[in-house]
Amino acid sequence: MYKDTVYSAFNLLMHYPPPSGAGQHPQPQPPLHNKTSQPAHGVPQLSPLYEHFSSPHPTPAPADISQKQVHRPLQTPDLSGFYSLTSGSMGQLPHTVSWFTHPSLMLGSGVPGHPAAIPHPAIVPPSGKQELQPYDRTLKTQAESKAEKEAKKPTIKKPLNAFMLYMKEMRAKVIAECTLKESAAINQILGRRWHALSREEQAKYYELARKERQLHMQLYPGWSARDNYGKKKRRSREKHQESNTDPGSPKKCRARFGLNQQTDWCGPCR
DNA sequence: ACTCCTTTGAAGTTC
DNA sequence: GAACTTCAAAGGAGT
Repeated sequence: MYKDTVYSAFNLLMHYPPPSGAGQHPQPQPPLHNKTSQPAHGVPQLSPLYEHFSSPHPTPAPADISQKQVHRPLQTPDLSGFYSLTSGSMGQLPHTVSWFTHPSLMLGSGVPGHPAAIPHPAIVPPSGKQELQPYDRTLKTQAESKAEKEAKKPTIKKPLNAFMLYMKEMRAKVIAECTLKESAAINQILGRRWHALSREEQAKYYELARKERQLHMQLYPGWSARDNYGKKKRRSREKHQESNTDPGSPKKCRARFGLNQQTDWCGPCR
């Protein structure tokens, strides 16, 4: 249940400060093109990455959040330690903002009786809205109720990867520079800029993404990407077959022509 | 209202 | 284990 998930995450944070890497999933290998620059992975330290990472136009918090910020769990002694500032590599990022504004890191809501009922944007009801339906006390079979519960079960989203974090930060800048609004076009530009970044610059985002995954695991210990797998409607087979004759995206094109995914730009996609 | 587009990376599934 | 698929974000465009 939504509240249960959030509540357990809250309790976890309140009473069980994150262990240093115990029970973690194996650390993913950094991408080939970035291997040399990847920071050494020592003892995972849950630094407050989001204090260090932000967009100049951070995703606005839901309306009710701003009014409740004063009660946010960050101010509890335990959590302040958990999220306290450290001088990680992310400190070099150009902008800073509270982790509170980072959508996938805001703590969950629904803690009974807790004034800081802050919705966790990583937890999204199927409708996409944060509101919870009032409990239906009408006559329903257990099976129906169970099915309904399952259908209304909020989705815990995947943690963002390095490129997604980069996009989130740079999107506004690209929009301003290029006066574009279409995300598809913006993402193409961002993809090229991503490749143009130095390894050191990219390493910042890989490190940030690694920490995000760690924190996500702490918040949602039982969560797996499998939970959301196949929930979105699959694209039609025809589309995929079409892409066999059309180079499509640079990534697909590079794969098709056996080019290096990290460095090569194929002709049709240049 | 829903899906597609477009990107990369992580993680899942399939063979 | 390689290859393929899905989903994370974003918002305009199309159905």
